[in-house]
Amino acid sequence: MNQGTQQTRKPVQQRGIRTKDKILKAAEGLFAEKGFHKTNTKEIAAEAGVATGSVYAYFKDKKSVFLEIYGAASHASFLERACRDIDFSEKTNREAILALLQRLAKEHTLSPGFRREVAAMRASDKDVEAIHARQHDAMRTQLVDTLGRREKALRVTDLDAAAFVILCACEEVMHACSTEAPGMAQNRLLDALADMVARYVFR
Amino acid sequence: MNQGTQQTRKPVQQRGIRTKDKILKAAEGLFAEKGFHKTNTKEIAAEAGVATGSVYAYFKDKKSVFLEIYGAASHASFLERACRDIDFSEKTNREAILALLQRLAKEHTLSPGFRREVAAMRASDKDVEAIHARQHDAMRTQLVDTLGRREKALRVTDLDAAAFVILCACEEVMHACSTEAPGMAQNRLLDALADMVARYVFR
Amino acid sequence: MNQGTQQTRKPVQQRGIRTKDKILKAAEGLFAEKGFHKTNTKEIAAEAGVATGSVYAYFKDKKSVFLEIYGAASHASFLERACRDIDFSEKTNREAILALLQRLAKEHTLSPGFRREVAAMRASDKDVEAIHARQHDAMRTQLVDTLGRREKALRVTDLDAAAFVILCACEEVMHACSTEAPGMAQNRLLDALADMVARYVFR
Amino acid sequence: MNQGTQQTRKPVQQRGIRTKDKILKAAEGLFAEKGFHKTNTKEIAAEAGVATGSVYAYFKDKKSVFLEIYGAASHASFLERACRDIDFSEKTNREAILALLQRLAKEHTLSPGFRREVAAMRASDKDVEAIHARQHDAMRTQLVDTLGRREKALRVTDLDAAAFVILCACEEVMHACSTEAPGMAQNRLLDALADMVARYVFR
DNA sequence: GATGAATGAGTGTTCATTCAT
DNA sequence: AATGAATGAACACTCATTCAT
Repeated sequence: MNQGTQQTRKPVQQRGIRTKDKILKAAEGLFAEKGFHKTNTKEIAAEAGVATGSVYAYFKDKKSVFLEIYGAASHASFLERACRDIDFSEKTNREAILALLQRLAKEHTLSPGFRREVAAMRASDKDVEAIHARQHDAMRTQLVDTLGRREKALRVTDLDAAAFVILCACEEVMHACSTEAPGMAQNRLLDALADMVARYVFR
Repeated sequence: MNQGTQQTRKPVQQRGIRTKDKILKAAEGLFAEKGFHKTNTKEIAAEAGVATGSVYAYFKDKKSVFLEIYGAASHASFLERACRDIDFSEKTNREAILALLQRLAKEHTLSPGFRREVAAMRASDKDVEAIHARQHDAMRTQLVDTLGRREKALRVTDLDAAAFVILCACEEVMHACSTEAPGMAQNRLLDALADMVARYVFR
Repeated sequence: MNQGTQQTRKPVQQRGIRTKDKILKAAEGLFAEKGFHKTNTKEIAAEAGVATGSVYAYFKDKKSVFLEIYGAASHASFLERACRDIDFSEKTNREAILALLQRLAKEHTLSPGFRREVAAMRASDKDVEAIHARQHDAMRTQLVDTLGRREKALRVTDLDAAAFVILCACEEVMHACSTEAPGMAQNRLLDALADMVARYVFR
Repeated sequence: MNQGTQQTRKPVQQRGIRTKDKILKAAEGLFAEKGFHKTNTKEIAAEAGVATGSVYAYFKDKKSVFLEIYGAASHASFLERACRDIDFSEKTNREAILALLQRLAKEHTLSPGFRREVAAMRASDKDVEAIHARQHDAMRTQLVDTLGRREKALRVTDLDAAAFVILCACEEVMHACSTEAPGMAQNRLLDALADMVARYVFR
């Protein structure tokens, strides 16, 4: 409301930067573990080892902490790097896809708990939705680009829709892999997913 | 400590049944629209046109309302009916899949907003997770069964993993279809999804 | 408030009388066991085997139920009878006192739990206080009267104050006897009490 | 479930100590005047001149406020001091007793209203009962000890029972003295009480 | 910069009481 | 007369946010 007098602090000193970082780390852990709504600011502060008030020195409110954590995790650039590293030439397409999926599964930056919370908050919060949409678009673009380079091997025609659908499938399966213990080993699921994607996309 | 008579009321009279129903309907709408945490019991009562206390006459607490809505929507039996109605003989496999998906998309009982809320609450609430797990398992079993009947046409070997992965993909795409307006028509996504599934499963 | 239209029902029929009685009995038990504030009208009705509304057919409100139970237990007349039955001539004074005390202890109409609740409500409720005062006065008068008849044997001069103090002591000890299990047998306490009173009052 | 950081605050700073104290004072007054159940937390906070939340910063819940007030008033040590100061040598036994009683009546720390509330809550609340029992025992022990020192002058044999009965009588009479306006002057009652106790205990 | 005590609006829940049937 | 569903004011308690130190 009143933004005239009370601005969020932008840390310049080393100490400030570290404080802000501690808060982010603590919050991410707690959000992931207990969810956004069941985590209160006092806990975040305590976990970070700072005073309650310090949270509000660096963040406008509790949601801003969430937003900053989520926004900072750039999935797109992560996917981009992963795609660039994949060498389609040395393997079959299916093997390349599997390698990519395995890497994604391993290096997922956001904890599964946190991602679930994102899924929920998207529904009721425009800001969260905006960040998600931006990241999702970037990832799709990246995927379209990567697939497009192997044009001759492709079987799909509507590349945009294909990328979208693949992304959906991957997200959800990754999610399931890490969260649930469905009595089904992660590698079985990744194998299946790789099969599905490979058969869908490539000749 | 002492529960006394304070049991949840089980409506037998017509009036009671209608009241409970009004509460469920109102709550589902509000949960879907604003999320569980941003909906308070007063709003639910107001929307249902009853008094605050009436909510607690029929439900132990706010979460119980949520649980009852979610638990009542039997996805598995819905999927079962849809699967039974599908006639593989008259169409290509791909066409049959598409028809199934379209039906699922159209007749989804739970609103997308509500389902998103479920996704979130699973993370922090054991009861929600339990219902979800039960429903997910039932659906997978149903899918494994349906696919298994066309054994000779199948390409996949690990049917359980396949069913799991397919379910994940479908859930997420359906979700995306109804929630986001990604500038991508629903039919494009369903087409893509049908392609992906058909090519994955069948020869 | 509105006494014009909605009067408390005065039962004339047998059925009505029995209903009212069941409510009184149920309420007395619950008040004694759990206290006035921790007992709700639904419980009273349930325990009495009647509908919630019936309580309000016979009593203005919850407090009225309490008041009626308390008011009905006429301690004074009970004490009167006990005093009349005591035969000072056949025993020593001390033995007569003890016999009286034992009878009071045995035939106490109000349960200890209920009496404790009375003690509390007197503080904040004028009506309860009024009933108590009336009963206490009546008992004191009765005691003064009884003692006065043995004038020649008396040692005390201020009979009114003596009766008051004796009554206090008896009430509290009776109370303690029945409630606490102080590792001290009731007969030890009654013996002590009889000694105290006898030595105080009589030569 | 998860307590998190939500511990009761232990005030170390001057400000905190004063705040907690203001709450205790306010609560004691209100509990005494209106009773525990008719006093709500908002009133306590208002009377103390603090915010509702501050009550919960220093106390787990409303009952804890009550318990702390009650527990803090150490009757036993008060009685101990009073007993120690009494000089039996310079007065008759009866005069010493009277002096003791007068002092007790004058310096009673807990207001009569509060004590009455204790009486009620003992019945339904284990914690209140526990504190009361502890204090009562301590007082009885103290009394037994004090009386025991004048062994040769004693008439009673069962000292424990005697102490119990005397304590009961004193409590109730003190109570009556301060609460009721029974048209009977306090000194008349104290005189009577002193007579009763002195004649009972001493030769 | 940092602290943590203080705030107070907001929430879930209870329950005495009413009233349509 | 009796029922029990419905009411809604009231309460205990929480927690995001502010601010004096």
